[in-house]
Amino acid sequence: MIAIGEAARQSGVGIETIRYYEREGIVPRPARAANNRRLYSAQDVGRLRFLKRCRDLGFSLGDAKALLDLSEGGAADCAEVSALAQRHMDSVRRKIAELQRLEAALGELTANCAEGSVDCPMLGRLRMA
Amino acid sequence: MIAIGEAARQSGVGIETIRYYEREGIVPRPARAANNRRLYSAQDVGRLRFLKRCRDLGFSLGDAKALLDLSEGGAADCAEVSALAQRHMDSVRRKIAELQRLEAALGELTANCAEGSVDCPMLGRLRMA
DNA sequence: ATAAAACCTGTAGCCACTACAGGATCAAGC
DNA sequence: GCTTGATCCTGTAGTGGCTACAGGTTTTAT
Repeated sequence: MIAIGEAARQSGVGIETIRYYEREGIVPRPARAANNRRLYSAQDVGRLRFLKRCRDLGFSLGDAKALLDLSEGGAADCAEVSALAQRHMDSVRRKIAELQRLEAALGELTANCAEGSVDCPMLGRLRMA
Repeated sequence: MIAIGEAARQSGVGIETIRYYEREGIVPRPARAANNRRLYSAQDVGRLRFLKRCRDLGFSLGDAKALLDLSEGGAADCAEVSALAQRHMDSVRRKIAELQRLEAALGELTANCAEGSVDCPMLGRLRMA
């Protein structure tokens, strides 16, 4: 059993974030030492690492918790997992498309905006009626 | 001079958002009618539309305000504008790259996760030590 | 003995809105 | 004149997912 700082180091999840996950019920309350300090088992650290990986993959905290629950709940229902992953993949693709649209629009807007023209063409176009 | 609802319609900025911009000092306080209702001029609406366009291009509200100030401040300093736009473009490109990395990682993770396997391979990999 | 590090609880701040609650006023139809 | 519904007002709280204190206790190292 290790203290919260060591659990943070081993899982990659920040100390304050671990306490936040506990408050929010994302992870179960850990054991406590006689001095009231939190004590984490290897399983606790595993959960935190799992959550970190989900967050790094861009899953919402809610989805991350759902995946963790699926992972812990005996029958790892692959269909449910891949449906969740598929929805997330779709949203990632939509975001990419949206950002590429933005990139193109920004490129167009700044195209003539290189030299020290007195009336900036980008501002002009943003002002257009 | 028009009421806030009409200003919202003409600019595309929501009513609550307009009041929020006013509270935050993004736009100047508009005129008021005798009954204390806000009254917007064509210039006010133009400002809101300008801000809407900046936000739609993904600029932060702070950057949008900076662009608006540059636009209003006589000498439209093109260099400053394009520096701001360039920084934003860079951040958009970084976000695209990051999301494409995510997309690839998600694809790999769910590759073997199609059939009703008892032990979901995606969860397995998320659990890996 | 003392200093620094680590821990505790609880609260507030970040961004850019959005959604109320609870009230005042206005416009249109009868 | 009266009712109904739309619009407006102020002020506050909630969203996601942390992050950063403040102000305290305890542990660890010198």
